[in-house]
Amino acid sequence: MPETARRADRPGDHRPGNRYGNRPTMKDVAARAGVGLKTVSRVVNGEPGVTPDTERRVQEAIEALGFRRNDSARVLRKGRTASIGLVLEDLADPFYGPLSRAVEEVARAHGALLINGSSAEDPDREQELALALCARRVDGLVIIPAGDDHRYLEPEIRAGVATVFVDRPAGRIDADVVLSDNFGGARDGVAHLIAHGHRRIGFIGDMPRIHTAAERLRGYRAAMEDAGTAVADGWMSLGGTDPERVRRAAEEMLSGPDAVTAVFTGNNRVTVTVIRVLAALSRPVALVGFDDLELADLLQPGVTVVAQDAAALGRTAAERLFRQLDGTLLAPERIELPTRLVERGSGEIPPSG
Amino acid sequence: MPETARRADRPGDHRPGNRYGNRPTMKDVAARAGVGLKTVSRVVNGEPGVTPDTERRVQEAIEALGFRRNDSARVLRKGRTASIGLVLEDLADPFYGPLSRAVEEVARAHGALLINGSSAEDPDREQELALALCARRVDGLVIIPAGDDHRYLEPEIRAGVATVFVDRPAGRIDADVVLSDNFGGARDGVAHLIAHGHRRIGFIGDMPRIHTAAERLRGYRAAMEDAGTAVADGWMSLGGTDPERVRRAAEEMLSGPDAVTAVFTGNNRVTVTVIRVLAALSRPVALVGFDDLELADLLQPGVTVVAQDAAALGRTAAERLFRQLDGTLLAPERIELPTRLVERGSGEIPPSG
DNA sequence: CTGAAAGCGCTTACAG
DNA sequence: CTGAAAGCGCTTACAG
Repeated sequence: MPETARRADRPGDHRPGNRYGNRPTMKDVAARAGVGLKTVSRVVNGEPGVTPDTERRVQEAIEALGFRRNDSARVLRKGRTASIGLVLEDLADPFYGPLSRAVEEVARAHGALLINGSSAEDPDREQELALALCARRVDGLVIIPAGDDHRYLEPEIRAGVATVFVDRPAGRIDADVVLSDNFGGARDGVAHLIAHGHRRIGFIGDMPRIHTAAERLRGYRAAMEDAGTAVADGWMSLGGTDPERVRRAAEEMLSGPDAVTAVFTGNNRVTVTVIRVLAALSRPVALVGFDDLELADLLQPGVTVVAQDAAALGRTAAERLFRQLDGTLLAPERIELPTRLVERGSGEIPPSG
Repeated sequence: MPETARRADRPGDHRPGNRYGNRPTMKDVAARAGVGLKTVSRVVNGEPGVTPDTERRVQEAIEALGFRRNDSARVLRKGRTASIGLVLEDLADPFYGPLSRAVEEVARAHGALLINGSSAEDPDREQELALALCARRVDGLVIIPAGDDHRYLEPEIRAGVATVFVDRPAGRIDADVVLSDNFGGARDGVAHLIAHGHRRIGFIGDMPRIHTAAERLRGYRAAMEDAGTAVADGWMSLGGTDPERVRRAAEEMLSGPDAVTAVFTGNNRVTVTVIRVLAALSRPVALVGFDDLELADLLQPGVTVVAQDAAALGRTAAERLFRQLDGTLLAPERIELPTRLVERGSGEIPPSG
């Protein structure tokens, strides 16, 4: 049995904690096949210049020993790791699933693996993660920023780490960034409500320090201003996306003499909670939400949304990253992807009262 | 300016494609600080036995050069990479988001990074990915299998790669596996429909070669048998989860003289399509689905589901992986996590007709 | 067609 | 407290 033979070949096998569980190396393969190290390297890498007979002997040794090339050593010598890092907010958020998958597909097409981690919306954790990835010498970094100061990446970028920011722009450094048209999308969504007769429209969004939240609020304001509609202070609420906070905000702007007849929600998590609040209400209130939701079309009424294409964001960013690595890229650029208004019913409800 | 100084220090800087973009190494730091290599290593790793003054000089050199330790070299020497791999079916599937995140959190607690990839339900791609991760010398592997033969991992496991299978068992090798109680969950879900008066109940599931699909079908059969109810052939449909296939299957079992009065769906993707089919129907049909869905409670009626805890699956698997790496683990084990029936309305509809 | 030597950037084991 | 030498498992550049 080859396994037994292999164990017997390696007397040190039973030490605990031995490196890589005592894997065979090219040196072991070379010894067993009776050839030089370089010849093994040639066979393993499919390089030309090995006689069929030699190749066969090497292959046999590889199989008998269960050899698998240590890419981590290879990488040290070659300089590129064929891996990229993705720092996002939360892998569990449905918005980031398609984005990650798209980045992964592009990486795969370029023969690279994807290391990813969640910042949990914490700038320190984002930095920690990004720098840990740099220490592993990923070739590039796709970052959905949690913080707003990325000067900590300057030495890394200068050292050659390709970097693209997605969903939110980089802070205080000049870098490639791929965004959705958050301002335009929100403005269109709110204009849609206005077109359906609403004037008292509320906005509930994420924390204002988050770029997307600020941009969407700006879009809301612009649409209201375009329509010549004054905005009451109580109609705008920015803060955490936890259900309690959002619920309170919604209930507040839905009551009193200035109560809104329509709500624009700033992201998927806010939308979900507001749908729950509206479902418990006796009167119909219009709703348009930023971000699409699975099953949104099956609710009564269907949820009208401003959809962004998460997969396209990821794909675009990753492709740009690899163009940086190819050296075919010039100055940093800001790419903005369009959003799409999807009418499903909730946004077409006329004002009540 | 330190940057300029650094560039000037390194005459080869302008070659294209130079390794790691010509990053400074410990050797560079040592030279600049006028100390030995080992002293730099001590400072970088916070080892004791360096005078404050020496330490300061080294730190200054580190900052001036923008040095960051190359963990990829470190790893080669130390033998452990502090990274684990996760092979799943599709990062974009909402079921795997929380699972990935849970694995990531456990990895993080152990100081490890997560490399993950999607098999796209293709056994060859699963193998390719898993072996690529082994070549990178990940310390361990969490695998949601697409294939049913994992003997290809035997040499890797023997070489010390910790391995845990999740969601579906390993094929033809003895390994740790963490599963949901697919059989029991499906049986309970179908029994729930039976308790509400149904006898003609359909089952629509994923491809039968997928373990979870087979187990859930088994649960369906068991519940029907427990109730002494014969199952017509037309009531069971297994196959791809693409909407067209599922729609056809649903429409078929919902028509004709033997038409079912209730449907049990085998996973989240099937459930979503069946909800759409039922919504277009004039008569009420009961539905219980395996896997929970966001917004399921907001539909009319709410969707009754057999929920599994994706995060718990991931967490349990990752914890077991690190126990293997600690060496505190004995024989491979099969862990089964309970499911939970969540009543929301669709599963409590009485039979019609 | 084949292989010995040097080196990637670190850590280990040892000596001063 | 400090550092020179050897080595992790590969690839590169070169010589035969």
